[in-house]
Amino acid sequence: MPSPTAKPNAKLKILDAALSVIRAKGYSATTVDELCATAGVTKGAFFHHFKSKDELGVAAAEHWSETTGAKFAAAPYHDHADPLDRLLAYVAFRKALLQGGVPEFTCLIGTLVQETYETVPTIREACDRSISGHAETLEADIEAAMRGRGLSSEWTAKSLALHIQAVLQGAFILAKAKGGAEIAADSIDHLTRYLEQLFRPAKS
Amino acid sequence: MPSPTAKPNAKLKILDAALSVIRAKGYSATTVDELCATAGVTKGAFFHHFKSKDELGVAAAEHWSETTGAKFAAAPYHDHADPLDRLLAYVAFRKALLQGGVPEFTCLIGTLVQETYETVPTIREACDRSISGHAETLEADIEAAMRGRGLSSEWTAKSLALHIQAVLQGAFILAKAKGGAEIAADSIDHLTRYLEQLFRPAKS
DNA sequence: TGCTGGATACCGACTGGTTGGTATGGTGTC
DNA sequence: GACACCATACCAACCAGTCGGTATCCAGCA
Repeated sequence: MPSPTAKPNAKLKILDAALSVIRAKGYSATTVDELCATAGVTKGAFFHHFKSKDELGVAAAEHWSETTGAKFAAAPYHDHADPLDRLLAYVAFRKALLQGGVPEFTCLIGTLVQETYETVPTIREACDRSISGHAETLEADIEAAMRGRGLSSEWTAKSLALHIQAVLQGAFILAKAKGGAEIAADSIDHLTRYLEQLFRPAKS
Repeated sequence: MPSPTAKPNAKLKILDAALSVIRAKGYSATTVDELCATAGVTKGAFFHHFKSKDELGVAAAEHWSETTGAKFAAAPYHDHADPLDRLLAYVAFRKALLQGGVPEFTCLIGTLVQETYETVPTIREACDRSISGHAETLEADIEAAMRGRGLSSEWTAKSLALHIQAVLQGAFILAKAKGGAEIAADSIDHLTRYLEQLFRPAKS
């Protein structure tokens, strides 16, 4: 809001460093010094832009929401005409994102909230906004798919959108435990199977 | 192995304290001093029983596996005659466990592995053993249910057992983000629906 | 029965390095 | 010359881990 006049280069570099370092080492184990070293700035710059480490945590969650939000908004899965096809293409897109090392494809928000949900309320709230906001981008398509197939159900579009996020977060945890993306991909396949069965119930 | 003669009281108290403190604050944010204070022992006792904090992390993961393993082994969901009923009762049991505060029903292993998967290999491996070992207790029932219904499928019993764990772990993350168990329960309901559709495909 | 010696369990003051955060000063720009 | 931006030096608190010491038990032995 305070006008993006000059190029706040250091701030952006710190935020970008936070995304990668926190995902690899966790929030508590990430030190301000290391963040500064990775970003190539000094501590003075850090505390000029962020009042505290916790405030950086909130800003990092918001920065994550913005960058990934833009990434998903520009993704090709929106091109399908049918809402169910869009939803399935979204999940396939998430699966296709499982590339590179584990710290590169896992989610900052899941890592962040695990460590801070009890101790830093502001970060917990930022993580909630991030997950819920992202899930909401799926709700319209889910509702349209439900209407299109005349599904009146015990579950809501919102709960399904959040369930999809839960499966993804859980898949990341398994990938971290096993040190590879394979089981995460398997889990996403199960999710896809669930969605297809939900919306295309009878065999033929 | 060194014979359980005396009562190693302090060690057990430290491990029990670790289960609750780490789940609430995370691994890195948990200090040895706080662990000792919670357990009511001194630092000397801590480092008498554990060479380092990381070694305690491994021991805590193993202690978690043992205590929860015993809990699940004694749970009533095994009583059903049909393997699919057992599997569904297991999931229902997991849902019923969502009682009390978030730190009380969430999983130590998920918290631990998130923070240490890149930095402490021994803890990551202990978490892998814990999750995989628990998932294996479901495989026999899944396989029996597959055979009983003549399902030859693209997925394996092992991948489904791990997918169930993924959903649970993801549900815990959502619960942490939202500060309550409700969405976790919703997600488990979606999982139940998936299992029923998988094993009882045609409507009628 | 009493003595000895070693092993295990535990205590708590201490240490050296690290941490988040501050104080202060410099530099470019309007 | 005010202000945003950044650099450097510094600090008090805190951290994991150490170390010398004590308490208790038990085996062996006279």
